[in-house]
Amino acid sequence: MTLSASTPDRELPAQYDPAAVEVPLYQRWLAAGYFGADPARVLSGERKPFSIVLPPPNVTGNLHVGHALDHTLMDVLARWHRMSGDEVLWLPGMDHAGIATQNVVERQLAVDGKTRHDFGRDLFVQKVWDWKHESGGAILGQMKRLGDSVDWSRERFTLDDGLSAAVQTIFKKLYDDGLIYRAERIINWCPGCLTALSDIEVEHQDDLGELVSIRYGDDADGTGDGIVVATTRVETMLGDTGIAVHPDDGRYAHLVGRTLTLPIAGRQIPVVADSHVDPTFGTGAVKVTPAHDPNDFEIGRRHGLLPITILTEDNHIDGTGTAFDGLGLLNARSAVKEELRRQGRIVAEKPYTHSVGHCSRSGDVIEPRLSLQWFVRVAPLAKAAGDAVREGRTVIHPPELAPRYFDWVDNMHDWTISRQLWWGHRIPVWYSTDGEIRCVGPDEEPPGDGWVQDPDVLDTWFSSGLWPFSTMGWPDRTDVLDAFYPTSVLVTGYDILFFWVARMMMFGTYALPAADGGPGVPFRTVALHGLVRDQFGKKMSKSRGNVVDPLAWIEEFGADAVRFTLARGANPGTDQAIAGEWVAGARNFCSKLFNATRFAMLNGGALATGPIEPAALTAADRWVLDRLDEVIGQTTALLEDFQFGKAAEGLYHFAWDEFCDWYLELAKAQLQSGDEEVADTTRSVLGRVLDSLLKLLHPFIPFVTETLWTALTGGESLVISPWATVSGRTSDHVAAQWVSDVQALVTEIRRFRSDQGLPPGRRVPARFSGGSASVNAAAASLTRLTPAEAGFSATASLVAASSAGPVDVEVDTSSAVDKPAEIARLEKDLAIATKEIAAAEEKLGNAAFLGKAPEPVVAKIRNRSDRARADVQRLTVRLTDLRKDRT
RNA sequence: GGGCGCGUAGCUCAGCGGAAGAGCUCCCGGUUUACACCCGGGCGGUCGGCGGUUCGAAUCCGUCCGCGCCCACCA
Repeated sequence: MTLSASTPDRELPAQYDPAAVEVPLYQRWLAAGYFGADPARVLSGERKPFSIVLPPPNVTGNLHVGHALDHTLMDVLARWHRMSGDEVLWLPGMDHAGIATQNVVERQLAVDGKTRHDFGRDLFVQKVWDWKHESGGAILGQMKRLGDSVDWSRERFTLDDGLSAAVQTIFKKLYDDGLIYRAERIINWCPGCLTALSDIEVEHQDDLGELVSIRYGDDADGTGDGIVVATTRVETMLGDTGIAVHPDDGRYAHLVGRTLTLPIAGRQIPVVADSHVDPTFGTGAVKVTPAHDPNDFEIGRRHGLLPITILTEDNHIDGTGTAFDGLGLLNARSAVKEELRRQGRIVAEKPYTHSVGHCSRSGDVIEPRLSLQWFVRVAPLAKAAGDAVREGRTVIHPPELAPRYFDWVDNMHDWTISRQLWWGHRIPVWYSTDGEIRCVGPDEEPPGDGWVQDPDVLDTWFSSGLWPFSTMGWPDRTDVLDAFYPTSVLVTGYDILFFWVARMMMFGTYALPAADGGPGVPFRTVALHGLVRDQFGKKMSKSRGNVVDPLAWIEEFGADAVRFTLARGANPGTDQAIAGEWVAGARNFCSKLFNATRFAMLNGGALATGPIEPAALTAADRWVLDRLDEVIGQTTALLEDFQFGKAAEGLYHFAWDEFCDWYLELAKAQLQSGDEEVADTTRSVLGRVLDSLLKLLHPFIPFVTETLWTALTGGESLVISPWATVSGRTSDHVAAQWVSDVQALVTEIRRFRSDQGLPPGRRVPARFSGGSASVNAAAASLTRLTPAEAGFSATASLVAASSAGPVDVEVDTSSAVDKPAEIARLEKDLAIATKEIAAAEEKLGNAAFLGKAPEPVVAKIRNRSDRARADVQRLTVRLTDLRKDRT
C-alpha cells in the first residue's frame, strides 16, 4: 500500500519515504486553508494574535541554507502557536533588491552587447518586470518544499502598489518633518555600478597597498625642505588643496599659515593646523583632498579648502589640466608616482596593508566622491529606535547582542538613500526649471509642465524598513494592522541586525504610534540566530567551495530531516555547523519515529488513543507518562525562550533513548504478558505518548508527524490540533525508581553478556537471587535470559546493586564464543608478523645490502614490512579487546 | 582603536558551582518478528596555561596564550 496525502491512511507501509509524502502533504494543507490568518478572530477577542513577517528574500534569490534555518525557526514558532490556539499570521513576500536585480537583467542584456541605455528607462524597467515574472521568485516554491506555513494569500512584494504608496507616504512625511534632505556630500560611490551606496553596502577588507611618502614644497617657495606627506593614493594629489598638521606639532609650527607648491599641478596650497591629524602617524603631516576623502572634506570645510573633483564617475582622471587627464585610476596612480619620482619627490615607498571599502554587490573598490544626493537625517530616528530597546518595548534575544544594536543606532551616520538606478521606488520629488523643489505624496497629483521628477530611485532598504507595517496595509488603517501589529517576533540572523532590523525599528517607531501614544515598535521581540557554517565550523563561501545546497539535502533526506538538523543546532545568537551525515542522522530519527508508530499500530495502539484507566498502569507505564509530562512542560518552556536547539534535543532524546529504547521494549513484555487488562492499558499508553510526542515534534518535522498522527489517530490534521498538554498526574517516584533499577540491571547484564562472548540474540538460561522480583523479571525479559532448568554446564555470575539490595545473576555460558582459542591463534599471527618486521628492519639497515640489491627487491621488502606493521596494529587491537573482555 | 564572543572526546558543539555529556566518526558483537535509516557493548577528555575565591570550579574572579566575529572616515 502507498501513503496518500489526500486521505489519511490508518496503516503504515514498511518504510517511510519522505519524498513521496512531503509535496502532496503540503498541497493538502494549502487546500485546507490551514495557514490563513483571520484578523476578525483577533479583533473579536476570540483568539490571541501571533504574527511574524518573513524577512523578504531577494526576488533574485534561491533558498540557501541560511534561509532554511531562518524559515525553519519561524515555522516552528508559527506552527507551535497555531496549535496553542493563537491566530497566527506569518506573512511572506519578496524584496525587489534594487541593485542585485538590475544587475541580473543588465548582465543578460550585456550578452547581446547592449546596456540599459539602449532601451531607455521605461522599457528597461519593463524588462526587469518581465524577468521577475518569468524567472524571479524561485525561492517561493522552495519555501513550500521546506514546509513554511505562511499565509500565501497575503504575499507581498516591495514594489507592489500598496507598498509603493507606503514608501511615498513616509518619504513625504520625513521630508515635511525635515528628516530628509538633499545635499552635496562625500558619499560611497561604486564606479562599477555607477551609483551611490549607503555605509552598510560597503564592505571593508584589508588590502595590500603601498604607502608613498612625497615631499611637497622646497626652497623655491621658501619652505626649505618642504613637508613630507604619506599617501596610499598617490593620484589624488592632483586634487589636493592643502596640507594639514596637528596644531601642537612643533615640527611644523613655522609652516602653518604659509603656502607650498603642489608638485605637478604647480598651484599653491596652504598648510593648516587641524586636531584631526595624528602627529604620531607617519610624518605627522597629511595631504588634504576634500573631494575624495571624507576626512579631508571635513578638514577642508573647517579651513576653507575647496574640493576639486579629479575623477569621473567611472574613475578616470578629469579636469586637472595635466597630462594625466583621461587615464584610469590605477594607471594614473603609477604614472603620477613615476613623474614624482622623476622630479625626485618620492621620499619613501613601502608595502602597506590597510582597510579598503568594496561594493558589497560588485566588489569594486569604493570611491569616496563628492556628490549631490538625498539623505535621511537619522539622529532622531535612531534615538527612538535605541530607546525602544532601552525601555524594553522591544526585547533583543539573546541579550548579549543588544550592545551591537546600541553601538549601531547611537553612532549612525546620515543615510544616503538615493541610488542612480532605474529599478526601485523613484524619488517622489520634482524640480522646476527655476530650481523649485516639490515633494509629492501618494494622493497628490504630480506637478505638470515645466517640472521634472528626480531620476534616482530609493535604496532598497528604504522600502524593506517599512516591511512590518507596509505589508499590513499601512498607511491605511486595516484590520490586519489592528489585529497583528506590532508583530510578535522577528526571527533573523544577527548579521542583519544593522542592515535591516535597525531600519525597521527607526521607521516603525517613527510612523506608527503605540497604543499608549508613545512610539510604536515593529516587533516585541527580535530573536537572533547565528550563521550556518560548514562541518568544520568554517564560513561558507563560493571561493572556499564549501557552500551547501539545502534543496539537494531535502531531495535526499527529506525536508523534515533538514529542518530538524538545523533546529537542533540552533542556539540563540550562536553559529552552527552542518554536514550531510548529520542530516542523515535526522532522517534516521524520522525513520525511528515512523517505526515506533508502526509498532504501536501493529499492536493496536491506533485504536487506543482515548482516556487511560489508571488502575491498570504498570510502573513502566507510569514512568513514561511522567516523563512525557516533563517533556511537554520543558519543550513549551524552551520554545517560549527561543531555545530551539535544546527543545529539539530534548525531544530527540525522549523519543529515542527513553520511549523507543526502554518503554517500547518494556511494553513488548506487557503486551505479551497474557494479562489483557495490562495489554489494553499498554496500548492506551502507547497511543497517548505518541499522540503527544508527535504534537510536540510537529513544529520541527511537520511532514512525518502529520503522516503518522493522522494514521494513528484518524484525526484531520496536526496543523490544527491542540498543543500537547500535561496530564496533571503527580509524578510517581516509585515508578521512576523501578525503571531506574531495571535500566541499571539490564545494562549490567548486557555488558556481562558481551564480556562473556554470549551472542546478544541467543536465549540464555539464568538464575536470579536477591533484589526485586518484578525488576528481575523485566530485566530478564530485556536481556533474553530465561529461567534455568536443571544445572548449567558452565556458569559465570555477576552481582549488581539495586535499590532493593544486591542482585546475583548466574548465567549459563555454555553458548559463549571460545575466546582462549581465538586469543592463542591471534597471538601466533602476531608473533609471525613481528618477526617479519624485525627481519625486514635488519636487511634495510644493512648498508651493504642496500648498496647491492636492485631497487625492486628493496621495494618488495619495504612493502612486506609495511604490511606486517599493519597486521601488528590490527592484531593488537583485536587482542586487547579479547583480553579485556575476559576479565 | 572600540564592542562581543570562543577555546570541553578525532570533528561539530551542549553543560556554566555540586559525581565529565550529545551528534557524527572509530572499535567489538549481532538475521533480537517496529526499525541494519537498526540493536547491544566499548575506546576516547590534566574541560587552553597559570594563579585566586569556595567545603567543592569545566562552571565565579584575575592573568597569560591562541582563535573568531562586528563596528570604526588610522592618511
